[in-house]
Amino acid sequence: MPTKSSTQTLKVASWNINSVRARAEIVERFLTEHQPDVLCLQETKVVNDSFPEGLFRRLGYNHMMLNGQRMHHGVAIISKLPMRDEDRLDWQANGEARHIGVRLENGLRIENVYVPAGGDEPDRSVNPKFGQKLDFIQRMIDWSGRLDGSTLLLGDFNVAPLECDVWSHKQLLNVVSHTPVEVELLTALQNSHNWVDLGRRFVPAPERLYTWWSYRALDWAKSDRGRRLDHMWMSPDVATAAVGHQVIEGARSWTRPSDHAPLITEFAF
DNA sequence: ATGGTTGTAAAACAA
Repeated sequence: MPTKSSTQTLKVASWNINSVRARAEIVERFLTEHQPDVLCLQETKVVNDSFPEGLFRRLGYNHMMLNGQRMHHGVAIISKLPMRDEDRLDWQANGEARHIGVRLENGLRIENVYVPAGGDEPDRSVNPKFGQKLDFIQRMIDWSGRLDGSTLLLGDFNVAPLECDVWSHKQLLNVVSHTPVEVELLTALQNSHNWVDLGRRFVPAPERLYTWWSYRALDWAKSDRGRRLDHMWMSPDVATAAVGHQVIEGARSWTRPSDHAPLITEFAF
């Protein structure tokens, strides 16, 4: 992708923030402490007209691409670097704001996705939401197979694929996010473009690696019933540019937290 | 095994 001889570094973050307006304090803390160049958000829960742009501009993030809607869902990409608006795909064909794709000036595409959670019952005949989730991922597979160019695909995929991506493989086998049919589809998505799972490149299985802990636990850290629902995948042509990766687990303990922790990958091109 | 919490937005619904 980039052809310069000098090394160019880039720090990209992804965070399901569960309402960007409810998280003003902690998103500021995150940006101040970690200084990513690009922040991809999921579940912004705000229409574009009400997006808190001033908060981000004040912190030096002057470029924003928004795909929001009323009440639920919503994604955004916030950046210190200029970017071009590439696409906003609707893999459910129902108008839900779950994707935004941009291209940076160095040519890297960033595709930010919020896969549907899928409801409670892992059976599409009684729970249409589960079927919509499977169909959404299948349409991503069709899209991903045709993609070209250096691409970072990231976001809340709402699937924890590996046994070590959940606190108990056995107890979650029939829980939406870790069922075999979802895992099989997510694996097919990964294979469709030979995506490199950056999380597991830096924290290899079977090491513990979670990005989400339920609000319902009395003490999320003590019970540690986590799942790795959030992912960063790099196209194979530039995967070696990734030089570091972290899940900022501490953010789960900040005041009024999201139930997801932010992920950061650093690149050197 | 069930229930536990949060955000949106004004009663449930989605997660």
